[in-house]
Amino acid sequence: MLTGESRRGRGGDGLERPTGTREKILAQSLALFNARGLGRVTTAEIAAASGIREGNLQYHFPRKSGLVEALFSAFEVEAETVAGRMPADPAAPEALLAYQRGWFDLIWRYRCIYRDGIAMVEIAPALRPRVHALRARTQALARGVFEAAVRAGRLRIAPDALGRLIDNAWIVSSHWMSHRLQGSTELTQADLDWGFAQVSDLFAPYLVMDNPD
Amino acid sequence: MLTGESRRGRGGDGLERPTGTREKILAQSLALFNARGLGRVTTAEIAAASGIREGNLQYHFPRKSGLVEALFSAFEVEAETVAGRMPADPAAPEALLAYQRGWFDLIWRYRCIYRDGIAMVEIAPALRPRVHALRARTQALARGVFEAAVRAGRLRIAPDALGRLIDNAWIVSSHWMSHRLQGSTELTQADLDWGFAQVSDLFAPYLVMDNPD
DNA sequence: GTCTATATATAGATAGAC
DNA sequence: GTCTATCTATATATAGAC
Repeated sequence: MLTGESRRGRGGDGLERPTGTREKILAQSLALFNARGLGRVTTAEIAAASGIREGNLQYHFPRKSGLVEALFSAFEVEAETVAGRMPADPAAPEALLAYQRGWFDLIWRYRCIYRDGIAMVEIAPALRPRVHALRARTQALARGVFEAAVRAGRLRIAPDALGRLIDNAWIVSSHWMSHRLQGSTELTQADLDWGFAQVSDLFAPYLVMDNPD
Repeated sequence: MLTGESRRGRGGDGLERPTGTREKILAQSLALFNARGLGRVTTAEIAAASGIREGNLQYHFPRKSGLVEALFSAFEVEAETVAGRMPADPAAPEALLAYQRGWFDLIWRYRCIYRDGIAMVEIAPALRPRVHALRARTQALARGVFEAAVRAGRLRIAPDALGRLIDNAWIVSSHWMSHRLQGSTELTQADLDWGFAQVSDLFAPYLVMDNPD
């Protein structure tokens, strides 16, 4: 249980289907943060969107950083699930694309974490080591998936080059939003598709198109 | 001449060898912004570092955004020079590496622009269209350099794939800092080398190693 | 658990004396 | 051109009544 937050009897991350005030706050926060960025949403707005007063928001989340930490905790759980989802058939042409799609869906739902560069760790510095650790764990899981694709003959790449490719895919996956937001003020489905195509393109030179069987 | 700033008789961007108060302010601001990020440096600190009082800083730059805009203007001029520097021999193995090095040196000197994602355009919204336009101009210039490398037989890539490759190189070049800053609080030379290697790796699959002659 | 009302902190902008 | 002093805005945190 996180420090500085009220404890509740029931579990769940409370982001889908809000069942109480705390859950409602988290759901509304995520929506506002996704739309405008972590640094451009005030606690007053979150309270208003949640249908409560600021004092009550303070009761549930004494600090804005605690709110961000709670959202990150929910993301953390989902990220590890998505990263560890090994394709049934790593040789299938659509396997890696489906894996990437899983990541993009998750990132899109929690895009507030990614849209403003390092804003999250500046608002909630306690998250810095957790961000680092989560990246290490999920990248290791992703590497396992790509190595399976190499063994299945679907991907042709040397082990050290694979490490750099994964790092580049990580950077583009995580920062295409910032890149697009420098020119406009909001993200659309078209931006999402653009980002997906950019990441796909990173893998293109290493994909083996002909089935090796 | 930018609005909202004092006018001076002499020219120059005033970033190297400060010759007056305005130049000193700009040089100190760039150093502080590079070290800690645009959003984590106050006007009070800038005034102190420049050896003047806050009121005097207000005289030269009535708004913090004006300060950021002035720094961006200096960057803008240099960026266009660096992007347009066509290698003497586009077929030479070191030509593209030298071109990339030119960009990295520039980005490193103005790293405050890149280290915090979209922080700059949030502090100075007037820069949004200029960032967009500068990117379009410099990417077009870069494309010209890469197309010369293709014609020289140094790079083997289809025209549409080249566009996506340049976009990916742009994202990695611009955001490897944010990526590294999520785990630590400051950037080192080792980070710079890491970023350079990551971008180089993007081009590796398309490089023709054997001289076609 | 929720509210009202108030306090604190910080940054940035302003007015005017010198 | 530089200073002192003040002001406003915003955001976040606290105390205590209900």
